[in-house]
Amino acid sequence: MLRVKRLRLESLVKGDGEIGLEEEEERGRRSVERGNRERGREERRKEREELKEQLEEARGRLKTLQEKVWKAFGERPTQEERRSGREEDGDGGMDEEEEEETAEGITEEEEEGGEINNMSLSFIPSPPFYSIAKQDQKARDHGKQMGEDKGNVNGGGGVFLEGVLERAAVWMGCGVVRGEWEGFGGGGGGQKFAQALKQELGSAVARVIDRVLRLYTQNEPLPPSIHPSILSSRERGNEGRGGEGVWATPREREERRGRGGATHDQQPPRPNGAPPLHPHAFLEQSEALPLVTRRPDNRRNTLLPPNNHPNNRTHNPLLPPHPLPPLRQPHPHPAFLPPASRHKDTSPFLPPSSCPLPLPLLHYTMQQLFTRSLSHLPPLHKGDVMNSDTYMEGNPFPPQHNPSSSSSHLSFPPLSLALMGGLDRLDGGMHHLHDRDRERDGGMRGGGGDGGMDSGMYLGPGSSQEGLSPCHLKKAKLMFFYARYPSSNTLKTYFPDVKFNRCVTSQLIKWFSNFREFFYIQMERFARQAARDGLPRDGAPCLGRDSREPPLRLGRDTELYRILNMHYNKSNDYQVPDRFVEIAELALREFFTAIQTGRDSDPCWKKSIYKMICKLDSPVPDSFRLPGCPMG
DNA sequence: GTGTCGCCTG
DNA sequence: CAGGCGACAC
Repeated sequence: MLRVKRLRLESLVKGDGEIGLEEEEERGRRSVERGNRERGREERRKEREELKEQLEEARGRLKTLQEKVWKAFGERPTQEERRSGREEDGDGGMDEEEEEETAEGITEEEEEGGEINNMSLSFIPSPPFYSIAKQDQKARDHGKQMGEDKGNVNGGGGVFLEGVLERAAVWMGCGVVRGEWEGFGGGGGGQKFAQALKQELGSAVARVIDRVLRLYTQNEPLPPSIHPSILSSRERGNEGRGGEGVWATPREREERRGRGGATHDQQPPRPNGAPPLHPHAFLEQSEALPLVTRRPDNRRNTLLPPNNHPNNRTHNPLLPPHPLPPLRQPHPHPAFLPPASRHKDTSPFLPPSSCPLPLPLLHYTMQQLFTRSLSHLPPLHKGDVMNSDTYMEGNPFPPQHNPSSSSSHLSFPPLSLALMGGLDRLDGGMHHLHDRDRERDGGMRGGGGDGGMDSGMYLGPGSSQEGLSPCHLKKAKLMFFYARYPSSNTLKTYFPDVKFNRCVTSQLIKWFSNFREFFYIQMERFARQAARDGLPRDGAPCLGRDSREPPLRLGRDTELYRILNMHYNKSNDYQVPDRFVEIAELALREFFTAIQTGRDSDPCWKKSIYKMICKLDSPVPDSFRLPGCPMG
């Protein structure tokens, strides 16, 4: 850059002379001009010498200062540090006059066409930028070029973190963060600085990942998906765009756009119809979709026992496994074994100590990034964990592995956690669980549906994690059987292995809100269906197993029960409490009655039902107080 | 201002 | 399941 600046300066100086020469030739005053040029050359030479002297003097002062610093810190800096020190001196050591001078210089640059400003925004200035700009500006002020001090020419390399700090210092030195930018007609200097710093930190984090992954892969070359397209994208020219990269989190985007703004970078969900990447994915998909969504809604016998339902025979997970139609059975897989067999190696209720590879629920972007990245990585060590497909679907341990015997993975969790924390701090308190903590659908897809992905999601014994894991989600769903409206304190009581903060609490509350929403939707749906289809002349509909049962009973063999069980207890390892069945029945009747009596025309007709449900929370069993999922 | 809720959307 | 939003209570 220095070279470019010099060339420009040279051409400027040279150009001025040439233009003047042409004019003089036109006016026939060559001899006079020749004399002027001679005098000008002499003056410039003198000024150059003066400038040189000033520079040498400044260098001497700087050297003295540096010596003092070295003494104070007891060691001599490396060559790079010396350069940084020189720049820091420019920042912290210069007097007000010099500072003003620099500011004026930038102002002039700005007025001349915003060169400095544009450069600053088009890429992050490397450490020597400040000194170069300053010197260059001085030279310009004197109408000359500096002509030396190539020692300051620096490729701007260096270790990334140092680079970030140095560049941040450069920005500080430019006075941008002190609001001086406004004085330059730029406006919003603080924001620019923050953006630049953010970009730099993001880039640094990407490089950290790159580096760590390299270490983990024992110097094996990274696959293209990691290095070029994800981790190093910024380094390939994205620095100056100020756009939102892979590191942008929803909270960050929210904060960025402000309330009411638009955001167009929704997280890419897994494309509908995309083929399952792993048998577990098939398991998740096939089990997660409520069967009721696959058939018309207006059939009779909504709550008939599954055995009586023509479509349920082959899909009911509560029945012994049946052969599935070819299209739905692409893999012979443990998913279709009885639950006990299915979880033989991946027990969903393993206590934290049995699950050595934690994968907190990262925010979607992070999780997807990790998933993508790691899915392309070879195993950390031969025969070790991190099979890509199992990771993709949230189950870090292929059934054939015994993760507890592995050691190399033990150091991986801190990476993800550290990155989460780091990005959180980077975003200054954004979304977590994801981000700060928070942080995604993709999170769940990548880390946790219940089926088969609930194992190995805890930290080691005695530890707590900031984020929530798929296993926590599973536990929350089971808790829903007892508490539809758990308080924050209740949540804290029953998630002792979670380090609570505002966002984690909000996340858990949001989960229960989602659970309720699903619950109410099913209640209303089945109530409407019963009201529409199942109301005999003699009064109450017979929706249970048979006509001997009371009307609107929610038997354990009804479709509604199956759907609820599927949603909150997918792996079917926990017995649905009778109390929950009663409550669901009650809710069903309330919805039914409201619909029957036409109260549903009131916009607030559900409120009373919600209020009633709210009062039916039961004490959560003590087994939920323990870390991990309760045995049911 | 903050937390929580339900509703809506994807 | 997450995110956005408005409403509401404190």
